[in-house]
Amino acid sequence: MQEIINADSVPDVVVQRLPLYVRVLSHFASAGIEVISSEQLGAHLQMTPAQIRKDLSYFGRFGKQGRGYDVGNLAVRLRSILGLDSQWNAVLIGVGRLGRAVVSYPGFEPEGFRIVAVFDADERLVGHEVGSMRVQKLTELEQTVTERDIKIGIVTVPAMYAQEVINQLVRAGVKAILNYAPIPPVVPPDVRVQGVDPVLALQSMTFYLKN
Amino acid sequence: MQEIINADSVPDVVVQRLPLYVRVLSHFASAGIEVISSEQLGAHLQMTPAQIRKDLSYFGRFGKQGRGYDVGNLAVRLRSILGLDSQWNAVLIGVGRLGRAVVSYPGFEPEGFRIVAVFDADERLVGHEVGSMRVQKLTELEQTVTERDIKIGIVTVPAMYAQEVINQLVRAGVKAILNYAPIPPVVPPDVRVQGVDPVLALQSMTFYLKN
DNA sequence: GTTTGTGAAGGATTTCACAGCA
DNA sequence: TGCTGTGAAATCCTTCACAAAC
Repeated sequence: MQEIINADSVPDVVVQRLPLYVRVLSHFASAGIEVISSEQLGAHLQMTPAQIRKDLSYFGRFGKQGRGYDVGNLAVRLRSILGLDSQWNAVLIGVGRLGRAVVSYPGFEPEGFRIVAVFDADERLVGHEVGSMRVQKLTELEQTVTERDIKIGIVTVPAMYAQEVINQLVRAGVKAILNYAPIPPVVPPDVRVQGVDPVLALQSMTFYLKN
Repeated sequence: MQEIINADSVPDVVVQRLPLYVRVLSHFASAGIEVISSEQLGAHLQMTPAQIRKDLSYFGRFGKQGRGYDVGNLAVRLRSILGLDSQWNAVLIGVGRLGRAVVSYPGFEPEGFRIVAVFDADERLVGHEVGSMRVQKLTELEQTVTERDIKIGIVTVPAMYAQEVINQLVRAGVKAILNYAPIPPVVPPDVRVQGVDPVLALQSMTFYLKN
């Protein structure tokens, strides 16, 4: 089942919330709950029922009046909309401490994300094994990305090399980048970036802590 | 220098962007640049100059017409506004694989965040050393948080225990939580939570990848 | 009776555009 | 002249409220 939705007609914020819905639905499904209302979903996610219904309405009509949503069905539909019903291969660049932690993070595989190649600029690391993969030279990046039709790059290099590595990923043809480096990356408009940045997260909370 | 700003009068989105400004300013400062315009800042951050000026205007008037902003001064002022001019101690709960990676992440200390105590519910881990700290029992959480006046908790336990651990942190008096567990946490309104969730980040990007 | 889906209203955020200052 | 600071306008996002469906 291939959903046909014009990405431009859906607000970005809405797309960002969909994975959350999928997650909560999976949670309810595994608890044996078959039907759920926007009210109940909202309680779990600390958001208003209206927002959930409006968000879903961008993609179709999934509920039944007077009843709610079929948990299993809605989860499947949303997964399909997000493209989570197929596997996504990714390359990772930077196999230092952080990179190795990311490679061995067990949360990706069950969700359909697999790191299939790892790279490092450091000659001394090339050829070593990381997570049962051979560390490759950066010069091989473009070929690997093209041959294996890889759309996702994960950046775990030190800040000072991050922008250059991101440029290389973009040149190689990657369209989505998960950036662990503490820099605000610059990319062309057809490439998506999401940052993973615990320090930024802490730094915005201290504003409210300081009294 | 203690900034007096009413947190409620500043939009959340604006507060979330301030750390980004601080980071870019530090970058320019260490490159020896002393004055910068909102135009240049915007180019680096891929945002409009107007937005940067408007954001800053919530906190004061930092620039000089015809010239721009003094890089060093603005950085200091923003750090003070965010409360980044003092050190923040934090507790971490969950010293499994992920927890240990977070404890040894070298990005916190230079920014003034220090993990000063670690906890785990698993009896077998209690007493062991992690990052030169003794792993403590969860029953000691409240006392440690109170005695050391800790406001920040970091959650690195498996999803199924995360909400309960968050409840314990809230009861202990923590006011900001950095949550690495893949669950949408429920907290009272006076407690802030920020999630670190690479899987969610990937899952929203695939929407735009799938064609 | 209950809950969805959705126009319309309301609120929040971003961008515009320009007066005012260096 | 060049760039900030900021009201006003425009845009975007959330919430309301209710007809329609079960």
